[in-house]
Amino acid sequence: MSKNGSISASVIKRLPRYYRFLGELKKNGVERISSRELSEKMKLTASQIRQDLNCFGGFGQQGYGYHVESLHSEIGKILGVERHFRTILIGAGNLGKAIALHINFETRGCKLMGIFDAKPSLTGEQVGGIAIRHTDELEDFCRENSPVVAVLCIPKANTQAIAEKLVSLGIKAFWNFSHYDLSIDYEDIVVENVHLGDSLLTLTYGANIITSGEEEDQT
Amino acid sequence: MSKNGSISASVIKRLPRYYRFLGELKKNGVERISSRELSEKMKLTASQIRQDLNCFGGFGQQGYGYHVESLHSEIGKILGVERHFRTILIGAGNLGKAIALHINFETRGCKLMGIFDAKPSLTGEQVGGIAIRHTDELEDFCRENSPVVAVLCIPKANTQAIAEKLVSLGIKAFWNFSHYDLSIDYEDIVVENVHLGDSLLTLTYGANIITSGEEEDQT
DNA sequence: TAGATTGTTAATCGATTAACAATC
DNA sequence: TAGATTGTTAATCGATTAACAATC
Repeated sequence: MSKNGSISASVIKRLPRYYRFLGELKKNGVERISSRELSEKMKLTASQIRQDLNCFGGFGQQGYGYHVESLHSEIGKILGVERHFRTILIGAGNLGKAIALHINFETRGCKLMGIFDAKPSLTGEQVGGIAIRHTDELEDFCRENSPVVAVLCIPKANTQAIAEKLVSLGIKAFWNFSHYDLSIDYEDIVVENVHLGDSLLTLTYGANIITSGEEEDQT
Repeated sequence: MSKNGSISASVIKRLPRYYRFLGELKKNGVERISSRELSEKMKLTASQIRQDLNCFGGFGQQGYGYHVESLHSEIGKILGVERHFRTILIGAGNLGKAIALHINFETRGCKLMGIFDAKPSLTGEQVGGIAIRHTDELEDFCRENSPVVAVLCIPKANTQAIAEKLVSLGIKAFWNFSHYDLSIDYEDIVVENVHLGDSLLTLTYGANIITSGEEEDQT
């Protein structure tokens, strides 16, 4: 199954974007595309695209380019889009609920099966067809359903303890929206940290640079 | 004001994280820290920390290390934390509301002043003390308040058109949660794309690698 | 066959790490 | 002064780009 062997993080980070653009092309009925054409659309170099794709195998054909539909499906397979990773979400606050409702887990290889919150007043509330459970039920739920992926939408302070517990209950991958850098503690577990605050700060830096000199903020 | 001159994106992306860790240390009453100590906490090399910081100036002192409080505040200044960029949010769906409620804009140099949605049924609804306005009011609002930053929580299809309009109304920076790669069209405008779907796919890739061979998913 | 475009190797560029002289 | 740790230069490493032979 392709020449695997640990692909660099830079390449992996680009895969979802390739997948997205190819999905779009497919939707628009485009049958074939060359690395040069795709590079123009994606604002990358054609070299990089060919280099990236060849980490996984020769998907193209000399003189022709790439077949959009099969390349799309190949990248999907590499990403694991056809999997059904049993997924739970912890923390049904504003963000947790929004993630549960807004993200299409199914098209990304995940199946959201349970939502948990420590706040008793939320227990029973429906979010996108799933009833919120109290955190006390977490252990039983995990034993019965053995989820693999956990989405953490909880406060920073609780993250380490809950993550530890979840690891002991068999969780292998964390999508971590808390303000805590999980990767630091569990190296053998997959962690994707989403630091929305850091992202906004990066934007603020850019805005600060762009507007510096020009005008001062008048609060 | 320091040796500026366009810092590499890799360095900038790390600044919010430095800021976060230093804030934590400060909160815990730590007065000084050496690059080596900080590197252990952050899982970086001490070299990288010194290299990164010296892009902006010599904040340390030989034989002593860095004064936590002043380094924290220096990085804050670099990021623009003390600014008050007038900010609007477009799209008050699940995600838009969650962002408005969940993110502390003030501590990140932004001031959320208006929330807009095209859906008339939402007009008037309060989100974190701000009443949702109809998108029709956008132009008037911008002329009166001249916002600089726009948070986009809108569907992919509308993004380009709305972004174009917002640029014409003076917006300089976009925090873009839509599924559309904005950077492509406006190179002179600051854009921070947050692709939550791509982030989840990256996690799925990791989960796929880690669990491959082991067990197959039984849906 | 001729033209196009890949897969892949080699060259370049940038980012990270190591080393050490400067200095608090 | 001696010890520690920076700021900074040099060495290494990895990622991106360019080039081109292979081949459809």
